[in-house]
Amino acid sequence: MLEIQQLRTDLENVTSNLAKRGYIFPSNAFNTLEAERKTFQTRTQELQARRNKASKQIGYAKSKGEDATTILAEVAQLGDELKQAENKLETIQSNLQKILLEVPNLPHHSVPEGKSEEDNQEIRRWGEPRSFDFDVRDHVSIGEALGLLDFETAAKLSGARFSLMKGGLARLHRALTQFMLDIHTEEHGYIETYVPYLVNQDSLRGTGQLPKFGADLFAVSAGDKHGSENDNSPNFHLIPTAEVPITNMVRDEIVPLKSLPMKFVAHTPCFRSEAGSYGRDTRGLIRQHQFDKVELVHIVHPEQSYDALEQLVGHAETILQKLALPYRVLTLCTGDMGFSATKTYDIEVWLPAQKTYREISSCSNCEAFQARRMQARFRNEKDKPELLHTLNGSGLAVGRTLVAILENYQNADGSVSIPEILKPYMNGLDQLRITGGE
RNA sequence: GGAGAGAUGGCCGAGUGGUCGAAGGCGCUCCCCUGCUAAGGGAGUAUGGGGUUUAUAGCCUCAUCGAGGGUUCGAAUCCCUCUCUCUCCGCCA
Repeated sequence: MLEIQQLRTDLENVTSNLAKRGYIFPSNAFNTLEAERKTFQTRTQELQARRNKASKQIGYAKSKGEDATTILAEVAQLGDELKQAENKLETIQSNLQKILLEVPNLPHHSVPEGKSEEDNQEIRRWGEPRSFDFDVRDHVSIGEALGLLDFETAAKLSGARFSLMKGGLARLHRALTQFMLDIHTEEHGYIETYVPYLVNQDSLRGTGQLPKFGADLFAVSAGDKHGSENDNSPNFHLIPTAEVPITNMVRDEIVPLKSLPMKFVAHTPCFRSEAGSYGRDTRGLIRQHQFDKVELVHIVHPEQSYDALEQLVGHAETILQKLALPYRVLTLCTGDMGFSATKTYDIEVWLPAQKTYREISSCSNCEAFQARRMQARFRNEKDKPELLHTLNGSGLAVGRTLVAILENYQNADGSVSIPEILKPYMNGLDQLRITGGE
């Protein structure tokens, strides 16, 4: 959420900055509502002040045993007028709020302007893509040939965009999450957390998924409620990312200055309905309704947030370096950034079968955008509450990392080597082989 | 799932219709006293809005005692709904 003050005083600038990311701010509607808001707020408050004063007089008179009928009659007439003004004001405020909640964050000045992913800016590459002396296969054929990856059964169990892993592959998946958690907690100073996978609407509003992106989520309600006639709105949503529960830990909190920066990591499954992406990545593990991710969240002093963003990307990169997977880092352009971000770095890992880099991590600074929605604050140097800055990034998407390993570590005989650093997590296993496929 | 108790400022806690945005204590800040420490004395100490203003100052004002609604001229206090916490029983990994 943007600061409403900023919209009042600097509307033109805000509008043009939002336009850079392809968002047309409804200035006319906003201005009209603002003007109305001002009149009705003033009127309401005047009436309230009169009522409060009169009521106090009544109380005073009664305590002295005096007669208060004159004042009573006077104040009784205020009632209707006040109620009307209050109702009108409430409607206006909620309409304003509706507009505000749907406005994306303003891009940072260092973000390149652009319309789509074509305009993202590559800022560095790491690692040499390996050259193969045989025909590379994609992770689906590799996994299926090994007998360890089974989309058919997954479809029977749940439908499209679900996966089933077995044996060494399932273990490799688990090994990856353990490995990532270990690095982030032991080398990067994150606090490991275990968080709810079902969250309430306040949390989703806090991080920006609601009200605008409800269609991308899975809603869950308890027991029989589903079929019953009173169609209550759902109690819970499945988390689309651990960013939601972790960041919302500080919702409605005022944390002490000395507790900053806060750095949390969590491994969770993520659930996304992937509405609106029907044609894309239908094959394989790339785009699933359920996938695992190790998520990093920073909650920091506003002056530190851009430093924190660089650290955050670095932490995600470390994982790929330790796995010896080639990647590149991009600054997303204004048109390709997510709703809550002022600046985002994407990390893309090399996938030899597609001969291209594919997104494996996204690291964003949200500045105070989420904090304002959440009322997440700290006590600043002057002991006054001030909004925090929040950042989040994948460190990394586990399924996509698994894809990258299968493809980059594949061998001519169909086996897949285990990256050196993961061997301790694999009980010494050094290859996934066809015979080893249980 | 059943029965009961509760939710008040940074914390503890008083307050059951009227000068209550809220006693008292603790904590914290500043000042005084003090050789140091301890003790003592004094003052201050919630948040979010709106209006006015060049203004982060000041002034005026509104809202907030778990959340939302209601009764009333007036609600922390009465009524309804919800959420959460605790205790006991049941069930459960």
